[in-house]
Amino acid sequence: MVTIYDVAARAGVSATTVSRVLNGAKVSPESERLVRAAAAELAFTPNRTARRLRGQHSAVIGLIIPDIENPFFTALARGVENRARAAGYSVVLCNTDEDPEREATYIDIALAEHMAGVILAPADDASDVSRLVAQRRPVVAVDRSLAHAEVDAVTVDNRAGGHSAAESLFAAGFTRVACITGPSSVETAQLRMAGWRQAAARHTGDGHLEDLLRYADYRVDGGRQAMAELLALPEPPDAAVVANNLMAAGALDALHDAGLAPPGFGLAVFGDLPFASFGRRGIRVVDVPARELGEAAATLLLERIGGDAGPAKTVVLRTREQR
Amino acid sequence: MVTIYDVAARAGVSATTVSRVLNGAKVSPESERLVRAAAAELAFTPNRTARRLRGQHSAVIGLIIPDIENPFFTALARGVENRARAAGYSVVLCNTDEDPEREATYIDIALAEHMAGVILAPADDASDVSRLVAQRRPVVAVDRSLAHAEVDAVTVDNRAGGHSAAESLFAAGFTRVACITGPSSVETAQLRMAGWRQAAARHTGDGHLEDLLRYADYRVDGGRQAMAELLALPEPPDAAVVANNLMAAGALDALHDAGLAPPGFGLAVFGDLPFASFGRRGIRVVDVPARELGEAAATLLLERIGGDAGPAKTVVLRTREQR
DNA sequence: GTTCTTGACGAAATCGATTTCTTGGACTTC
DNA sequence: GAAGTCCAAGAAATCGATTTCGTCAAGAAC
Repeated sequence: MVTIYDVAARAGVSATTVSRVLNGAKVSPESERLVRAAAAELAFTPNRTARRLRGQHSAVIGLIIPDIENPFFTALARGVENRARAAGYSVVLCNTDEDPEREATYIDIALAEHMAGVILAPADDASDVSRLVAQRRPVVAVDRSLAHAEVDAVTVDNRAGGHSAAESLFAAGFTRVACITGPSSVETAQLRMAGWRQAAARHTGDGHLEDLLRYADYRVDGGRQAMAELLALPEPPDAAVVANNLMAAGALDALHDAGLAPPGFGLAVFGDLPFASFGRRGIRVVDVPARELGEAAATLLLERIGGDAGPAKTVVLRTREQR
Repeated sequence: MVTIYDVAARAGVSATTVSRVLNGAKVSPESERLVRAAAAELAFTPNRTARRLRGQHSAVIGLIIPDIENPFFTALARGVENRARAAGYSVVLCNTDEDPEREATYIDIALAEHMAGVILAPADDASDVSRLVAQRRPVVAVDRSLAHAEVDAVTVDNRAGGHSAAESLFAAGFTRVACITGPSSVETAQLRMAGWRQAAARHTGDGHLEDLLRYADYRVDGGRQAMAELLALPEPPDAAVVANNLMAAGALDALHDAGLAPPGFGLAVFGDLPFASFGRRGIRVVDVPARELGEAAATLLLERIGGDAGPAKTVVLRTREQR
């Protein structure tokens, strides 16, 4: 490993001078030339570990997400990365598999690694960011907000999205519009469902609303099973609002098994599948702007890293309905 | 920030003793009790930066991939992560967008960050890992091997996969089997195509083979366009081998636009789309075991990190044809 | 009773870069 | 020409953990 001292020796100057050249401080042209030549010959790269230890800051931001195989989160990661890279930061991606314990581990790592800040897509409402907050380490929650903590958040207007999804199905002539939402402990699931409930209550009355509501787990199998149950009802639905992309993939399977498919059976989904576009298959898509969520979260975090100490903000992005 | 010295002071011992407790060296039970109590009270987390600077090793492995939004690579990442986590390592994911310059930047970062090793899915044949090799930093290439460097690699038997994909289409009665493969500078693209060519030559003769071959870019749009071109031929194909999942999504679009679809039009694809399974849509899937690739690469890398200095190995995994 | 072993534990060096703090010399200024 | 001002650049402290080396005391061996 070639160090700053090797470069200094080769250039015939002190390590201090080398450091100055590297960091753009004032140095005589001659010294600068010598140092640059020596550094190039030795292919010197400053040791980031040492630099970080000394400087106490890191130019790395941690991004903690529940499921790296969900296209929604990869698009979000892409957004974070774009913005962070432009500001000279690297992004470290941490995948928790929706496991609160792994989430806690990664938060500890972020602290111990002296990362400049953390963007967290919380596994559930109980996510504990208190240690980060206590250390004044900037944190931004994305997609879901954190009930218990005073931290910045970026979310979408889930309730409005759920409402307009249901309304557009009713407008298209469907009469029994069901809802498959996520775990009741998850904020987005509650809000999307609430939007649906409001529209459904208006069109069909409160009567049998509960029959048409299913809580699942935001995963493919959960969606498949929930749709199968709905189809097995004495009075099955003719359409459904599904609260995320993975459950929609499962629901489509279940529909297929029953000989049904959109657009004959109405389906409106939160979030698309990029390479197998729901939109192309006669499904209404509530566009959750994942990349923009990531970009907004990164922007907010970078402001905090830059020293912004104002009160916690929440940024709400709009959903758009495609088709 | 609470340091080891704070803990030492609180426990009434030296920093040395605290370090020993943390790392499981021999200490009297009484000291150990005091230290643990103090550490708990102060919520002490050892500073990884300092630890790494001293220890020269990092318990972080870098995973550099060309496209984080491609499910193939996220599945691969999952495999790497599983294996690495089990061995106590964290994984840092770096996304290059197929840009050799970004790849080079991330390789520099891996060096400067003292990562324990790097797993690289090379953007193209020219990927330059010489600096890693020169520093004796362990590297494993995954998915594609590196022509110019003596490094470990994990790949699949692309040629055999391409061959069996084409054969199974001929066996199903298709007679004009085309091929849409990736960039000619990419090894996997060449091999998959070569497998197809061998089978196609046997069944239809060498005559018009080139008409039925298209090089695209491994992306959705490339697949769409290539398929559109094939369908516009005077004698269009009745089936095709497509060399990756994204191009297959595009090819499906083009087929759809022409009023065609599997299984009427024969399609065999390298790699599935997890949430919109090709398998369910009458498409033959050559299963590229992405997760297993990741696991194998991580295993190899961990062996190298552990000190294995043997000659470079290449592990070849088998593809399986589904359905 | 003296020497040797053993074990616990602290002082200090170390990792590599950055950041004071100094120093020494060139250049002004009166 | 003496005093003051500047500026480049080196010496040394610093970040926080680990590790080497040395010390001290208790117990063992003869």
